[in-house]
Amino acid sequence: MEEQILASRLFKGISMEELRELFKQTHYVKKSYSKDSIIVFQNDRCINMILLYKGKAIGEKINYAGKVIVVEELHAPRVLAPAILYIKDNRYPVSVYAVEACEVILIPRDEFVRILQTNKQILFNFIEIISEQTYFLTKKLALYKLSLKGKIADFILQQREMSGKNEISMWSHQRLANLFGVARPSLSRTITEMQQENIIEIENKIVKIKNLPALRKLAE
Amino acid sequence: MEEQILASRLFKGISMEELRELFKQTHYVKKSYSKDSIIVFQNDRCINMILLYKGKAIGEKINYAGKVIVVEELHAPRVLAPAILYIKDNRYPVSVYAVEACEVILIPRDEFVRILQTNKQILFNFIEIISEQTYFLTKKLALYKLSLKGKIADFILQQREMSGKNEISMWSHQRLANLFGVARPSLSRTITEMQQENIIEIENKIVKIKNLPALRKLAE
DNA sequence: TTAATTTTGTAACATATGTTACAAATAACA
DNA sequence: TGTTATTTGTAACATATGTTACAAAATTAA
Repeated sequence: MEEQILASRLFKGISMEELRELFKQTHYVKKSYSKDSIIVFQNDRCINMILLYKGKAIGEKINYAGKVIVVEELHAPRVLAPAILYIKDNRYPVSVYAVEACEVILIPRDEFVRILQTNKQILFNFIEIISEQTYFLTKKLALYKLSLKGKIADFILQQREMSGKNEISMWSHQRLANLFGVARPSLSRTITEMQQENIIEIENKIVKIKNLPALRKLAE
Repeated sequence: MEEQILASRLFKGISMEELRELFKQTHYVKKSYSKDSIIVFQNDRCINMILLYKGKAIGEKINYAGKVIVVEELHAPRVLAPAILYIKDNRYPVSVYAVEACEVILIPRDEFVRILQTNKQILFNFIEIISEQTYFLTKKLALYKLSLKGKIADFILQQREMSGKNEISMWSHQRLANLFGVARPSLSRTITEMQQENIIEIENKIVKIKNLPALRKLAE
């Protein structure tokens, strides 16, 4: 258990001794959930820092029609809903459901504040986790505003930056369409258009950038 | 100056004495910016907690075509980019530009960590500010996925919940269209459709809900 | 190598939203 | 009250993306 906890982002940089010391001084609860049980209920108030340190769960939302929508996958080790812990409207936006046997640690949020104040590293980690969510969401939101061509352009430019090469290996259309949340034929059509406009060229799953300024403009 | 600082969310719940004591023990820099000067540059690294305590500024983004896009308005008192302060890629996503004379306080982030550890209230406030950004962005993202009818339905349901009444006073189409980021005639058309479908009825700027389940289904 | 499976391109049509333009209705004001 | 400015409804058309269907091409398995 302790190794798994130390592997989490929240406890990154903490030594085993520190962790043990910390846990000695902290009221916490360990809980196990069997497969298919519910770990937190949508709309319940979040008053505990919950660290899923073993197992896999999914976040599900139930809409008015009673239909269940899977929102995200949660793999251990990870903190559930860190951004909900210290806000006024602290109700879980989703239910979390164990898809395999799960184990969690609950620390009451007042207790957890004490930890944050005592331990600089954990404070850092916690702030970083929430901050990166904000960062990630901001990026995602910016992407949403782009047209499909813009999303494709952004993807290609990002791949280019990461690999440092001008030629990017292409994902399957299906995978990309999923990533962008669009229909596969729409993606195919749009890629074809971008080739006709001589912005890119694809051969053997390799993308060649033919008109970098145009690509940048599309990605805003 | 101290009153303005105390009016900020970051220092909410702090007394004047506490603030003075805190500032005595902290290295900070006070800076003034004249109208039209730039407070932070896009892509610069963020290593200071910056509190704008007087004035008004805007966040601007410069795209590849060199065109400037206004991203958000920043009214004092407010912390600039709190979510950028403690993440790896800590570059400002926007430039911040003073639209009137501005005054800010800069606290180096290592110094600021010490404050967070010393003062529970400020720690709470800071975490709350970041967390609410996450929360707000998550909601915004969920809204984005809705169709225009869905956005209208969501708006009406939210107004209903806030007022507790079944009859909601309507905003102007222009204002709503801006809120949703759609064209005004599109909004008008869609509202007309919803009336034809007998989901809502609008008379004298008052919305009456005729079919609540349908409305809820639209808002997911 | 052949057969089976998966991926891709494309056409035809459907739907949602944007754009422009203008007239009708309403509100604000002199 | 009449005049002006603003808001609303609506039509006609443009564009982006979704949906369905199917054949061609590529990949994988036998």
